Formats: sequence, C-alpha cells, structure tokens
Amino acid sequence: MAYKRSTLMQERLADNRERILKAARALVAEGGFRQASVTAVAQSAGLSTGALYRYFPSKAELFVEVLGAAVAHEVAILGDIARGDGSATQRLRAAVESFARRALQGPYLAYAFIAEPADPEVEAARLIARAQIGDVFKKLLKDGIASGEFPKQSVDIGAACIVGAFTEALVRPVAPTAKRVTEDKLVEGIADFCLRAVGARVGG
Amino acid sequence: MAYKRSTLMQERLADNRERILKAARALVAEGGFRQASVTAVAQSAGLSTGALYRYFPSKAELFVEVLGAAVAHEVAILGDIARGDGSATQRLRAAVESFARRALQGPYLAYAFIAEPADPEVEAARLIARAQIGDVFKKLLKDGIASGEFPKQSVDIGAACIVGAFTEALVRPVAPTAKRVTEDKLVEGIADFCLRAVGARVGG
DNA sequence: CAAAGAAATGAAATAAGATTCACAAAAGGG
DNA sequence: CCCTTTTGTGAATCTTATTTCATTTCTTTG
Repeated sequence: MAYKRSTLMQERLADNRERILKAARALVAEGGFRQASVTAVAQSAGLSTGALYRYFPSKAELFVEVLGAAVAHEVAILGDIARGDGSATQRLRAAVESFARRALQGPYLAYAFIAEPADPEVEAARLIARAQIGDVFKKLLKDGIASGEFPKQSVDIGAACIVGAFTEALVRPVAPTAKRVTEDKLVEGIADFCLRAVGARVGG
Repeated sequence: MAYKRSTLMQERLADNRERILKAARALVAEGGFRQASVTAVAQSAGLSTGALYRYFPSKAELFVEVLGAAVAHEVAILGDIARGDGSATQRLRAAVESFARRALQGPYLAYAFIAEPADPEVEAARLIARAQIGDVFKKLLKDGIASGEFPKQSVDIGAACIVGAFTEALVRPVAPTAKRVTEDKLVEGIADFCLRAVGARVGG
C-alpha cells in the first residue's frame, strides 16, 4: 500500500470543490450562464480546466449542483418565514420581500432559476427547484385562505404566479404545479391575479 | 442589359423571405431557440443554408426581425383592446386574457420574449419589445387610476409586473420601465402587487 | 437558344466552447 | 530517498453550431 489520502489532503480537495462551486455561482450571478464557461470557472477557482473535471463529471452536473445548493438555501429561508409567527398576510409579505431582495442582489442568479438554461439536465433541476419554492408559497396561500384573510382561489395558480411567476405560468403551464387545470381556468386565474393585483374587484 | 427581375421572380423572392421568417417563428414557438438553428430554419423553409444568407445577413438579424414582427402584431392587438370601450378593469382583463391566450398557444415564442437570448443583438430587440408591450399596460393602469377604479400606485411597476412579469421585474429591475425607482420602492411595489393579487388589503 | 446575370447549393472554413489525455508535479508510504 | 498513486496542467481534440464560397442551376433578354 503506497498511498492514502491524509486529512490535510482530504480538506484541500474539499476546499477545491467548494471553490469551484462558489466560482460558478459567482460567475452566473455576475453575468449569467454566458459568462460561466468551464474555463472561466476553473480559472476563477484557481485551477486548470482539466482539474475541474476531477471534481465534476461535466459542466451540466456542476451547474445542477450550483442550482441545487442555491435553491436549498432559498427554501430554508423562505420555509422559516412561512412557518413563523404573524398572519398569513404578514408572512407572505415577508417571504416575498425576502425573496425579492435576495434576487435583486444577484439578478442573474435569480434569472438562472427561471430562464431557459443551456442544458436539458440543468432544466430538470430547474423545474424541481421551482416546485420546491412554489410549495412554500402554496402553503402560505392555504394558510391565508384557511384564516379567511384571502378569498378562496386556486393556490396552485397563485403560487405559480408568485414564484416565477406570471411569466412562467404562461410559458410552461401547470408544469410546476401538481394538478392539471384547463387552459380556460389557467387564463382566468392569471387574469384574476392581475386584476386583484391592481386592486380591482374581481367579482364586479 | 441582360437581366431584370420579373414581377414573378420578385414575388418568389418575397415569398422565400416570408417562408424563412415563418419557419423561424414556428421553430421557436415549437421548441425554443435551441431548435431554431440556421440549418433547421432553412430546411423547414425549403431552402439551403446558403440561400438563407441571401435574405438575411446573419442569424441574429433574422431573429431580430422575427421578434419584431411578433411584437408588432402583439402590440397592435393589445393596443386595440386598450383603446376600446368599457371600463379600464374590463379592458385590462381583456388585454391580459388575450395576451395569455396567445402565449399559451406558442409557449416558447412567449418565452423568447422573456428569456435570455443567445445573442446580444436579439437581446436589444427584446428589451424594446418589452417596453412596447409594457406601455400598453401602463396606459391601462393610468386609465384605471384616473377613473378611480384602481387605487393610486406606481404604473411603471404595475406594468412591468403584468408583462414579463414579476419575474422580469426581479431580474432586470427598471430596465424596461422609464423612471428609476429605489430598490426599496421596487421591492415594496412587488410585494404590494402580490398581496393585492391574492386579495389581501394592502393598507392593513 | 446562347450569353450573361442572379439565385441556390452544400460542402468546406470558421468559431467557440466542452472535454480528453499524455505528461508533469506532488503526496504518501516504505 | 525512491517507488507508487493521486492530483494538476494545458494544449489537442471533439462537438456543435454559424458563415462563406466555388460551383451549379435557373432566369432573363436579345
């Protein structure tokens, strides 16, 4: 037996991996997928492109992990807020503001959640991410409806509109939401959303 | 003088051009930019790739035109609705439903308005397109506020949310809207939008 | 129909980026 | 210190597009 990874080495490897992930996230946040070439990520992490492939089997898998980590973080924060104290109205406001604020800080990262990714594998990860975040808002809507704060409405449509939102609801109808709704219902739901959003009475 | 384009030839050329544009639009509508390679477009239009370059100097310019035409069409329809009869509430609902319905038919085309495009030139066209459509909704919001149907609110933020919407408002703050607003105002505006959208009272 | 110009073809050139690989450097163990 | 294994390098390769161009085919006109 001639080689066994020392703890020090173990740590250095883990550190490299972490640095690659961070570099990838930073580059996407800064300039989108466009700027996040394998070469750029490797360079930014202080490694050669070849070395990067020792840590990740492909660019796609690297970005799946980047997306996954970012979303896990996001879901944790939003989940805390959603499970917190206060009325559903207050919690919803807090969640939206929190989400929006973070999105504003790294617009391209938020963008990457929503926009067409370069790779089908990343696309799959994206759909999962959206569903997870959507679930948080869905819970809030259900709470609000149960407490009588919000009028009865489709929580699936509402959640999809809040995350994503409107836009994505149009682009990939019902993909992230569980139940299948008819096109009419979806269109009506979106219209209702917009009308309520501007303060108009939906019934009238 | 040995050659002059006959009317027939003239028409055939115009027809080819038209067919290229249609093929490009169809391919984007069907499967996004991904599927709309120059080769695919040319083939689908019944021409060689080389021939395509007689009609358009580059792929980017072709898609700028595709986008431009689609948006001109969209703006014309929405503009008619916005200038029509009825309350602002009715017209807004009609405009949103009309827009949504068409978007549902060609989800990827709608997507192309919003998603990160491959090319900076197309990106520029996209921003202009968004601004034009945003203006239609802005007018509607102004009308509704003037008539007392809608509460006073930022029409820039509201329009950005409706077109695009929420999503895009987060991703590229104030890019499409004229006036610059502070980050706080934008976040608050988005939160207000969502709260009203679910029927919660904003003031309370 | 023959000459001359215009349009179309599609294979080759180019570009840009991801991935591989032969080799070099470093680490671990005796 | 030398051998083995792992890790790192970066130029070469592969891949997937767009774009060009020498050649062919079609149109027009005398």
